[in-house]
Amino acid sequence: MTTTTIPAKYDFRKSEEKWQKYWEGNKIYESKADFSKKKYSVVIPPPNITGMLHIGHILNNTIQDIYCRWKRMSGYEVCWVPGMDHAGIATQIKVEQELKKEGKTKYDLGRDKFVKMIWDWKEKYGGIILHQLRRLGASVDWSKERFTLDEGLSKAVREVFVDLYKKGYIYKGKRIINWDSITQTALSDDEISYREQKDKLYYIRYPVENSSESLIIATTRPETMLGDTAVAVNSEDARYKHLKGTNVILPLVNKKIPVIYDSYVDITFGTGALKITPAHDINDFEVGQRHNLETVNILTKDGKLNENGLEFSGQPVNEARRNILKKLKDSGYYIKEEDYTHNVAVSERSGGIIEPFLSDQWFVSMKKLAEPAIEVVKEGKVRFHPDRWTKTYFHWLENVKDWCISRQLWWGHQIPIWYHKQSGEIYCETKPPEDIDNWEQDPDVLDTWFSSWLWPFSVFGWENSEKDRNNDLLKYYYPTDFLSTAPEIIFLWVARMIISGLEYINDIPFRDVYFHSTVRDAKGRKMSKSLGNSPDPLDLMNNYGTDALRFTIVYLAPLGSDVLFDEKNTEIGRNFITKLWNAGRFLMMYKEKIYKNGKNTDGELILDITEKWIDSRFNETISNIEYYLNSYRLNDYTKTIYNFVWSDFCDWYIELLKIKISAHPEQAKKLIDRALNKYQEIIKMLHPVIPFSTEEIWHLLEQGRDGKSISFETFPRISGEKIDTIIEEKFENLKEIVTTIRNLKSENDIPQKTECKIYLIPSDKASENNLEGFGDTIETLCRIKLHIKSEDVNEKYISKVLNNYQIHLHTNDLPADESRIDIHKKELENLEKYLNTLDRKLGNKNFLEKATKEVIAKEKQKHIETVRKIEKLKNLIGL
RNA sequence: GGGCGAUUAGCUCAGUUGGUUAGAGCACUUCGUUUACACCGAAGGGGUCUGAGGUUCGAAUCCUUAAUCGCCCA
Repeated sequence: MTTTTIPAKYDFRKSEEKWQKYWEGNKIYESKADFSKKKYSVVIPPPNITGMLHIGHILNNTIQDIYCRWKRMSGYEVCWVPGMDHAGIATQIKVEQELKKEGKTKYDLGRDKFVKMIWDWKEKYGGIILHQLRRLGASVDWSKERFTLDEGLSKAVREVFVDLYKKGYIYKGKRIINWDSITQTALSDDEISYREQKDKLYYIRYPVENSSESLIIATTRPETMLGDTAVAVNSEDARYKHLKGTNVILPLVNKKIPVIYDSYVDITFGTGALKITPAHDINDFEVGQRHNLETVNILTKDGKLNENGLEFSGQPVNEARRNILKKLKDSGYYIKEEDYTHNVAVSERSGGIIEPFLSDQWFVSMKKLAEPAIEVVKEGKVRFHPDRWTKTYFHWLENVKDWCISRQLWWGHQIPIWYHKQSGEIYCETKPPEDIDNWEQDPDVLDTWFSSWLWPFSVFGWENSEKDRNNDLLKYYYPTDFLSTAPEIIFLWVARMIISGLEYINDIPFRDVYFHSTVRDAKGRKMSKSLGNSPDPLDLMNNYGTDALRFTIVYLAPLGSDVLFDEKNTEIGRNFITKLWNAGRFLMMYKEKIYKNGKNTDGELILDITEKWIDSRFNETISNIEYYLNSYRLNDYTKTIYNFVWSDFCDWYIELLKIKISAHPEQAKKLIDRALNKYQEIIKMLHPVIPFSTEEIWHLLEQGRDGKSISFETFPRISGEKIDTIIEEKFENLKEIVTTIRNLKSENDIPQKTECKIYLIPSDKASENNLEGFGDTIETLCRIKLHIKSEDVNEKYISKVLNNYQIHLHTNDLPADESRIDIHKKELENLEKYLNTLDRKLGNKNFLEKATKEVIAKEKQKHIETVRKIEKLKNLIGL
C-alpha cells in the first residue's frame, strides 16, 4: 500500500490557506435576497477597530459560524454580516497617544484635522481583527461589511436621534455624570468599574451658628467642602435632634448652610453627620433635589478647582486637598484622620479616577421605550440561552435609568443639534440648517452604543423613510435569526437593540440570543491583556491548526458556564482531527487495495448485526446533534460526534470491518463503499465546526469535486427507522464478551498476543443465536481460540459471569491460585449485597404500589439476573 | 446590602421530567510497535455526588439551611 490518495498527515497550514482563498475568492458565502428560499441571517457583534483577536472572539465567532454553516447545509439562504464599530473612546485614546509621542495634543490640530488623522489611522491599522477573522474560516458575507461611521449607518444614527428628540425621548439635562478627567468625557455607568483603595477619612468641625457647639463630619474628600450646601443628619439620630432649623458655618468659605434631616444618612457611619455636596456626589445630588439645595460646582473639566475654589482655584484636586487640609489645621477646624479603605470608581477606558460631575448632558428617557422590550421577551418572541439571563434582563429593564448618550469626544457621530448664535434657538434635523453661519453645532458626539443599537437594521440600509418599503435586504433579512454575544453586554447592547428594533421596525431584531461562556485561564482568571494570561489565538492556530482550536474551544464550552482554557487543551481538537484524518485515509487505502486486487468481490452484501448497529448509532448521532444544535448545546454537539467517531466508528466498526472483509472477500467492495459512505456523512456532520479539514477530506474522497464546496452539501438527515435499540443491546452484549475476555487475559498476565483457550457458555438459546457469525470476530479481536459450549466445563478455569454468558479461561498452563477464588468470593459478596437491596425494594409494599410498572419490571429483571449470576459464581467456587 | 449561578473521581466537566451497583475526557498504573493512527491501541485503579436537616417507596436530581467560590446590580 504505497500509493494512497490521502497523504499520511493533514497539513493544516496548506489546507487552511487554500480553502480560505477559495471560499473568499469565489465569494461563495455572499448572499442575495431570494424570497423563494428560507433565509437565516446573523449580524456579527461588531468588534471595535482597535481590537485584536482573542480567545473569546474565537469562541463567539466559531459559534456563529457553526450555525451559519449548519443552516447553509440545511438549505437556507444564509447571510452573516461582518463589520466593526468605531469605538469612540478607545480609538481616540490610541491616536492621542500617537500625538503625544510628537509632543502634541489634539487641540494643536483642531477638530477637523484630528478626526482626519483618526480616519487615516483607521485605514492603516484599524480592523486587524477582521483580517484575523478570515483565518478563523468565518463564512461571512464580505460584500456586506459595515462600519458604524459609514455614511449609511451615520444617517441612521441621525434619523434616530432626531426622531427621538422630536418625540420627546431625548432631552438635555443637568445631571451628575461620571466624568473622566483624563479623557475629559462623560462615561455611562457601564463604562466604569470599582477599585478598592486605601485612603484617609478626615474629621472636620463645622461650627453651629450662634452657638459654641460644632458638628463634626467625616469625609474622604475634604476639598469638596467648598461646594457643600448643607449638612445632613438622620432624623432618628438623638444626638442631633436639637439642631433642627439651625445652620452651620462652612469653614473657610464662611457661608451659612442648613442642617437637614434625611433618612439617607447612616447613623453608624463616621459621626452620623454628613456634608452634602450636590454637585459632586450622586447621592448628595439626590438629597439636594429632595431638599431644594443649591448646587455649587467647584471643579473644572480637567479636574482643577474652579472660580469657587477660593485661593485654591486652578489647583488640581490632589494639590488642593493638601492645601485645604493644611488651612483647616491652621484655623482649628481639623480634628483627626483615620485609615479607610473604600471603592473608587475608575474609567475602564483610561484608568483615570471618575469624578461625579454636574454637567449638561444628553439623555434618552428609557422607561417607556423599555416596556415593549420587556413584553417580547416575556412572550417568548425573543429567547435567551441560557434562559436565566431573562431574569437579569427584566430586572435591568424594570429599573432602567435614563441613558446618557453624549460624549465629549471628537471621534464619533456629532450630535445633530445646532444652537442659534443670536437667539439660542435649538435646531434638530438630520441635515444642518441652511444658514449654517448663524448656527453652532453641539460639539459632543454620541455614545458608540448609540450606533451599535441600530446595527441589526442599519447594516441592511435602513433609512427611516419610504424607501425602506422597497428595501429588499431589510425585508428579507430582518429580523435576524441568531445573535451570539458575551453576557456582559446584555444591557449595553442586547437590550438596547431590542428596544430600537421594536421602536423603528416594529419587530424584534433577532429570535435567539446565545450568551456564550467567558473564557478564563487554567486558574479561573479572566483572560486579560494586563495579566498576559491570554494565549494569542494566532499562535495556537499556527501550532495546532485553526480547526483544532475551533473544535477544542467549543468542546470545552458548556452552555451557561465559564471555560477554563489552557493551551494544552488544544490537543483535544488536534488529536481528534488526526484520528478522523487517519480513519479516512485508512478506508481510502483499503478501498484502493480491494478495487485493485478485486476478484470475487461482487457478492451480495449481508447486513449483519454490526452493520445494523452502526446504522442505528449513526442515526442516533444525527438525532442527538439536531437536538443539541437546536437547544444551543454546542459542546454536546461536538462531544456527541467525538464519541461516535472515536468509540463507535473507529474502535469498533472499522476494527470489525477489517475482520469481516478478510472473512468475506466477496462482500468487500460493498462493505468498504458502505463504510466510506458513512465516513463521508460524518465529515459533513463535522463541517460546521471544523470547516477546513472537512473540506480538504471531502475533496480527497472523490475526484471531480473541483469547483464545489462541502459547504453546500446536504447535512445528514435522520432515518429514524434505522434506530434499533434491540440491535444495540445485542451488540453491547457482544462487546462485553470481547472486553471481558481481554480483561481475563490482562488480569492473568497473559500477553495480548498469546493465544489461549476460552470456553463461552450462553445462558440460553437466544444468547447462543446472538453469537452467530461473531465467533471469528471474537477470536481475532481477543487472540483466542473460542469454544462455545452449552454446559459447564470441568477443566481448570478462571471465570467471569455476565448476564447472558459465562466465560471460562482455560488454565492448564497456569499455576493454580487460591487468590482467584478470593476474587470470585469478593464479587459474590458484592452481588449478595446488591441482591439484598433489590430484595428489600421488591419486598416493599409501598414500592410495588407507587412505582411505575416499567420501573418495577426493570427491578425484577435485575433481580433475576443477579440471582443467576450468584448461582453460577457459587458453582464456580464450589459452594 | 440585593439578585443570579456554581460546589459530582487528582483536574475539567456530563448526569434531560427524582427510579444506573454515579459517567466521559485529561492525568495516573500495567501491557502493547498485529500492515489507519504512539496526536495510537488494550486493560485497570480512583468519587457516594460541599455539610446538616426535610419531602418521598426511592434523591446527585425536589425543598430548607449553612459554608465556600464566581458573576451581576447597589
